[in-house]
Amino acid sequence: MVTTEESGSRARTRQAILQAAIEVLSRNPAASLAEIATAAGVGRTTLHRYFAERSDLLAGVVAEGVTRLNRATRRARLDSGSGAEALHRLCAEYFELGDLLSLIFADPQLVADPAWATEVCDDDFHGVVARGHADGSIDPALPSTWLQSVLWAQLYAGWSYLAEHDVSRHEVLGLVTRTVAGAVALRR
Amino acid sequence: MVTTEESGSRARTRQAILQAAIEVLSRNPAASLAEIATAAGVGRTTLHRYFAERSDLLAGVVAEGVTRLNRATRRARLDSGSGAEALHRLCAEYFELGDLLSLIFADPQLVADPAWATEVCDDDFHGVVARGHADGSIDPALPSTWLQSVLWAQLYAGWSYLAEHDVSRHEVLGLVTRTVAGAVALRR
DNA sequence: CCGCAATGGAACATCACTGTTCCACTACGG
DNA sequence: CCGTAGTGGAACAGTGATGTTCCATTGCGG
Repeated sequence: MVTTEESGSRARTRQAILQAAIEVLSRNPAASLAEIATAAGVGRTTLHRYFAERSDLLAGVVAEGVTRLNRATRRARLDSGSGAEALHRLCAEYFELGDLLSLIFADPQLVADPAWATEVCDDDFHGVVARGHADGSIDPALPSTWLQSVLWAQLYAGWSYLAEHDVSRHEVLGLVTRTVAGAVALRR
Repeated sequence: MVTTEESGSRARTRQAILQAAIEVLSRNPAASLAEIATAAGVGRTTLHRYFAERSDLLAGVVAEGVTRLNRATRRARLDSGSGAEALHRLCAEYFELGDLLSLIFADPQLVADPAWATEVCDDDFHGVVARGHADGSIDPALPSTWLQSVLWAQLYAGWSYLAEHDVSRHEVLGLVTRTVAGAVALRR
């Protein structure tokens, strides 16, 4: 660790604020700091103690997002099975990111943050697609960058579908993976 | 017509403002009115003459969006061919909506506008899917509401892909339709 | 040429959000 | 029991967006 450790209390408050920020900003990227503080069950003053300026909070959210995303990618164990199978697992793991998915879509310029480009391991994804192209489980006519767009769009569709319709999380995940699988598969 | 006709000049300015609003808001839903006015090549004062408050402008944008959407739906001639074929044409027509697609995604609460629910003909879409379920061209495991989410998500993916990568409009439309076709098709 | 429609710019009050300071309160360990 | 860390609330000035008013300019038809 380069930075000094925080007390348990501070670390907990910090996480509460980040979590609240993700939830609130995913619904409204222009939300005020007061809204976020309230959602975190914290005074606005306290929020400013942890993140002096709005941009600091946003940077914190990006960092937290990158961390969660990388954890999910690791959990997907992309190096085993066919390309399509790995993609299927990745889909399921990313789906669990929940609000973060909405946030990524609601505020694309957050993803434009330099930290995102440098710390998120896109290469793993492209590797999976290349493997899928080679082993015949992924349509070679669909480039890797396009499939990345498709995957995210589909995940977002699933998450917002979950919010709007009265269906179970599991059921929606089934729809998402089935749809992605169909979109990706080689045509006869 | 219930409302009084406007002079040619006024109608043109009004359209310029609405078009600029769609373009600017699709990139940043929190854009200021000054930005929109500048993009429209119009003074802020003039903008206020056409739309007294911000909410009036947003209502105008929604109305314009509904109009364009309905025109596109009509152009798709949903009543001919198989369900999947009709969906394919709808996809192509909606893709031409361009910025409007981004706007619908960038500001979902705009679509929550009551005018949207009442004036957009969702029934036509559900009819197409039902036909596709019946004629075997659309997987019956995928409900109509879900396919609606999928279609929009895919269109948005295509449009943002176009903005980020150096590919032709036509090429992207090909990717979108191919992907949607695969996602929708019945599994073997 | 006159008058009207349409416009742009300047100036203004208002408002919400922001970032900051200061003070009071609570909890917890020594 | 005392001191400190963590916190919340009130108050404040600065800033930018908003909505309004007023005036000057342009262009076009009668």
